[in-house]
Amino acid sequence: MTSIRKDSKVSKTTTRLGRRSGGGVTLTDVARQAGVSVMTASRALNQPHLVSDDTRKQVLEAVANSGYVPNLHAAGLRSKRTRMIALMVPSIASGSAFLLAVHAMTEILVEAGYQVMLSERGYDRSRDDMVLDSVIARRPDGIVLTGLMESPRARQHLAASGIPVVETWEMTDTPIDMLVGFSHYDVGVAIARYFHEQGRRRVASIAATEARTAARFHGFADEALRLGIAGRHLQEGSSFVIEPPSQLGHGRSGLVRALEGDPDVDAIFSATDMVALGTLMEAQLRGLRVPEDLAVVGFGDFDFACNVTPALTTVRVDHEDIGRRTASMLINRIEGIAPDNPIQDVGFRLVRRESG
Amino acid sequence: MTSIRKDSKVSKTTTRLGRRSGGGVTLTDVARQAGVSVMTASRALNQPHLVSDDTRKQVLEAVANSGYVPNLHAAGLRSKRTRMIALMVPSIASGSAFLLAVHAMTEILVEAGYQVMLSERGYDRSRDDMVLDSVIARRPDGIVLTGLMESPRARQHLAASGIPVVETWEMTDTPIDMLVGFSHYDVGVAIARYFHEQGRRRVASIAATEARTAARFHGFADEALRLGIAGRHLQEGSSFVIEPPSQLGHGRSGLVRALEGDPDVDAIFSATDMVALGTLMEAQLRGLRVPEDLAVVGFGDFDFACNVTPALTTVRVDHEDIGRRTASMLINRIEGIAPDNPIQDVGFRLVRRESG
DNA sequence: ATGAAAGCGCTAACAG
DNA sequence: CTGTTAGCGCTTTCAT
Repeated sequence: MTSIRKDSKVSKTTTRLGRRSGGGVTLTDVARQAGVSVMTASRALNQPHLVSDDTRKQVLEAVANSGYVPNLHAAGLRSKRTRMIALMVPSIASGSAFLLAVHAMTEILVEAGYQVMLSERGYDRSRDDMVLDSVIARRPDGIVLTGLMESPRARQHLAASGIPVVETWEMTDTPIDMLVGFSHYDVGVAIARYFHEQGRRRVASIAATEARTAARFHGFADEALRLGIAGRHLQEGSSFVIEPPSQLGHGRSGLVRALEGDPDVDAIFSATDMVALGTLMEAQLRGLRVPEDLAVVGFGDFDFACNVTPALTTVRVDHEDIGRRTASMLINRIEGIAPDNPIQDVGFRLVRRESG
Repeated sequence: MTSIRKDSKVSKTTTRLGRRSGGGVTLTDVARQAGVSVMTASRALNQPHLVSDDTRKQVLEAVANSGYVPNLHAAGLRSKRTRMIALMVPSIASGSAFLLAVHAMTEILVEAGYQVMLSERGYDRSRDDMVLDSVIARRPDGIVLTGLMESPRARQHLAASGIPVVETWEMTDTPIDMLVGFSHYDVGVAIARYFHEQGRRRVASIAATEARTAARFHGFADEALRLGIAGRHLQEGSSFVIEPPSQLGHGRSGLVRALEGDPDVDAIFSATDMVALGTLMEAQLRGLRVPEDLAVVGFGDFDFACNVTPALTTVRVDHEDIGRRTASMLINRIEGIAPDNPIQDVGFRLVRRESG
């Protein structure tokens, strides 16, 4: 039987196009070359301690000679473990804070023997169902979501799939499974209080439609109103709403519009550090002194925040911490260990520099 | 037989842990619910025109009711088509130009029914072999590399796998398979000539160790020397070399160092737009007028380039074009259509704004 | 320490 | 238009 199959394969292979010909090195080929059974070859690669030194050497040699690369689809199909973690991010095109967390997480997961598969989730929530199904179709061992998943159908599919899920970068009492995040609303509140303490009396914000940025804005607006330091725009319930991704240009145009309706604004909370940088530049060009005339605070503590002048006051989230906690929760859960606390709040920190 | 298998599966399922229980909806379950054979169910989903309207309706209903999500490992194993394209990028953590191309490409590929799998290749070339093998292990239908692949072993595995490959963002006569890119060396040459035309006479560069940035630097240095406009640093063969990722801070420190050794420098070619922005800010803080006293040119035409003051003169590469060409070459090749020209040069364009 | 048999969930190929 | 049979490449399970 074995020889028949082998022959038929060889003849098929050689009659095919050149490009596709080499793709067919299987574990069976390796095993034959090494003079052992397929099962032994498999063990030599995945549970090396279970085979004799001699056998292992033979197999590894055959692997090297043949250029064998395992087919993880076959392995995953049979073993139900794909050693793959799916990471869903809103977008990779913008330099957003969560990309740093992704980077940290990737290192840990790769270390632990998992491969990460990044998917762009987009900013269009209506596509969540489709995108998620295409992820589940690959049967990852775990899924990390940037943001919450609110679509009922998506939540149901996720739960039904039995795949461990970590939602990140936000806070809720009702995660699908596990959560590592913080409250964006609270960030906004904290900035409003900070401005108040600093003696600012007419504050404004450059917000965005993206859910997390909007949450920060709402916290900021609510608290500013409560403290009586809301500028005209905040009082009227309006802000300068921008579409993601947030760019430097939005910071400039946002400040222009803020000053138009309310020339005495003395503090701006910008959607992200990139937007804040634009605000900073526009202020300087208009001869406003920062922070004396105008305080500018951003969000994210991007790489450049400490390298601009005046250095940017901002909100820092420990991305490495998010990455680390997410990775370890996931790995534990995959190995059957329930997390001590499935909802983890990593908090945030106001980094006071020079701009406000 | 069918009913026996069904029974055993049901009993197994119900005795398992809750979390894993729902994951097991298979096409067999759907077929049974719809009262058709598995094959017909498969056709109803993948080749709907081959089944009757009635059957299709039955199957789709069963899919919706059961929450079935196909297992693409099984499909790929059998059909040899995974409908997955692997994209290897150096890093996602830095706002680099190629991320914009990735975004454009993703849209086209998703449109065409492919899923993209992003892998971080890192800046450490010695890991190429391992990273590549882990990609091949997933048997993508196509691979897109950001940059060239120079490791002999990796090239061999890639060729042997028979997977169509497009190398991007660089130029060479010897691609593994297909190539969509441009010459970074030529970019450097073009900037040197541009500075020369503008009457600049002591030029310098803030370079980086990353291969493509280094290539731009070499083109720039060679041509500047030839034209006799090289500042002292370039004449001495030195530059201000930074490690990736290139940051704003490097632009500031780079200019400081450039002026220290050669106070009369009148033009700087920076590694990326982010670095150029730093150069710009440092120049302004030192009271240097840009572009009168100092010309600053970047690379990448990042989103903010046209929104800073003075607006940044830079080099633009049409990322959408790269994305589009790469995607279509790949899709064609997968469908058996050989590209008219496997090496495509997309060129670049100097975008003249205000900074130089 | 090693091997043989069975089967993961799906689709190619062929038959009706 | 629909069904049957076989098997993708690997690992689980059981036997030796």
